[in-house]
Amino acid sequence: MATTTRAAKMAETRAKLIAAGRKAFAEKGYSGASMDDLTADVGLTRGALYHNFGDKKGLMAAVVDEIDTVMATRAHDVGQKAGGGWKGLLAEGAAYIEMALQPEVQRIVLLDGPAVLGDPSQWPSQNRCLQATIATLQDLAAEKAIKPVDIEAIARLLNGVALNAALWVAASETPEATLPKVVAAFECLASGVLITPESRV
Amino acid sequence: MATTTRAAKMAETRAKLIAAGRKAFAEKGYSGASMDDLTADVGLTRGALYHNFGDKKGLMAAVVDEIDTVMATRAHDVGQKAGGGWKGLLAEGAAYIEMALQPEVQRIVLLDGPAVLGDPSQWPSQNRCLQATIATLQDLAAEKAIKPVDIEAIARLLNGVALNAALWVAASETPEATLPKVVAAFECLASGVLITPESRV
DNA sequence: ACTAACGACATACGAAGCGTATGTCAATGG
DNA sequence: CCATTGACATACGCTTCGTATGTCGTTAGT
Repeated sequence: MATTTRAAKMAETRAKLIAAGRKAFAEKGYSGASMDDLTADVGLTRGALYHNFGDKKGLMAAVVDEIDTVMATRAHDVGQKAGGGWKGLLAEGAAYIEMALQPEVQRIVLLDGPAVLGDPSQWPSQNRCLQATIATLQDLAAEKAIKPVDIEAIARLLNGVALNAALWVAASETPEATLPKVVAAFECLASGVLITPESRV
Repeated sequence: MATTTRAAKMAETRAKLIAAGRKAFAEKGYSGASMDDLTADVGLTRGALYHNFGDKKGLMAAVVDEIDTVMATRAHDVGQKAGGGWKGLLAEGAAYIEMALQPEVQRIVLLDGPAVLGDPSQWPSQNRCLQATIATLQDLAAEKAIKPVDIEAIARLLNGVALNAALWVAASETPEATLPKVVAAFECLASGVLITPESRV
C-alpha cells in the first residue's frame, strides 16, 4: 500500500465516525446517542471524535451536511431530468418528499437537525438547494409565467412545503398510500404561483 | 381563605412549574434547561416535578400543549372575525405566522417540540387546529370553490406552510420587513387550491 | 539514517444532570 | 383524636459530556 499517509488514515476515521453517527443518531436520536457507544462501535474512543469534530454538535453537523447534500443533489438531478422549468420544480419537490421515507432522513434531518443546529435555511446544504430553487423561479419570472411576488419567499415556502409534506408521509401509518395524495396536494399549492389558470397540473 | 384545599394547592404548583418550564425551555432550550434550576426558581424541587409530570418530557408536553392551545384558539378567532370561509382561512394562516415572532413559540413549539414529542400533527392541540382547517375546507369544497384534491392533505400542508413561514420570519434578521412578504407568498400558494383563476388575492 | 518535533488518538478525571428510592409533614376521613 | 393517604423534599446511583494529560507512530531536518 503506497498511500498509508496520515491524511488518508484520518479521512478514514472521519468517515467511520460519520457513519457511526448516522446510525446512532437515526436509531437513538441525538440526545439518546452515546458518544462512548458509537465510537466504540467502530473501534475508536471519544478522543478521536473530539479531535476531529470538536464536540457532539460538530459530528451532528457533519452528518446532517452529508445527508442533506446528497438529498439536494438528487432532487436537483431529478428536476433536470424532468426538463427543468416548472415541471422540473414539481419533480424536484416530489423527489424531496419521497426521500423523507427513509428513517435516517426523517429523524436526523427533519426532527433533530433543526432543534440542534437551528433553522435549516441557515445550513450550507440547504442554502445550495434554496439557491437552485430561486434560480429556477427567476427564469420563470423572466418568462412572465409566475405572479409578481417575492422570489425568495416563494422559494423558501415551497421548500418548506416539500419538507413538511415529507414529515407527514414519514409519520403516516401507510406511507405508500399517502404519498400520491400529498404529492398531488403539493402540486396544487405550488400552482398558486402560476399566472395561467390551468397550466398543466 | 376558605379554599386552601390540596387540589387548589396542587393546581398552583402545576401552574408554577409550567410557567417556570416555559421560561427555562425558551431561554435555554429543552436539553439545556436544568430541572433543578427551574424548580428552584419557583421555590420547589424536582420531587414536585416528577410527582406531577412524571419526567422532563411530561413537563415539556404540558408546556407545549398550553402554548399551542392558545395559538390555535387565537388563530381560529381571527379567522372567524375575518368572516370565515376563504378569507378566514387566509387570515388564520397570517395570524399563525405572526405569532411565531414570539421567541417562546419559536423555540419551544417550532424547534424543540417536534424533536422531543415527535410529529406535531400527532399533538392533541395540533389536531384540534387541523380539524378546524379541514372543516373550513370542506365547506369550500361543498361550494365547488376549490379543486377536487384530498382535503386532509391540503389542510396539513397549509398548516405546514404557515408554520414554516413562521420559522423563517422568526429566524430573519428583520422580522417586521419579511413578515408582509411571507404573508403575501403564503396567500399566493394557498390560492393554488382555488378553482377561480383570480378570486381575490 | 538518526533524532527531535508534531499530530492523531487513548486514557483519566471532574462536573452536571436525570430518574428513583426513601423520608417527612400536613391534610383528610372515620 | 388517630390512622392513613398523598404531596413534596432529600439522598443516592448511574450515565454522559467535555477537558486535561499521556502515548505512540509519523514526518522533517541534517
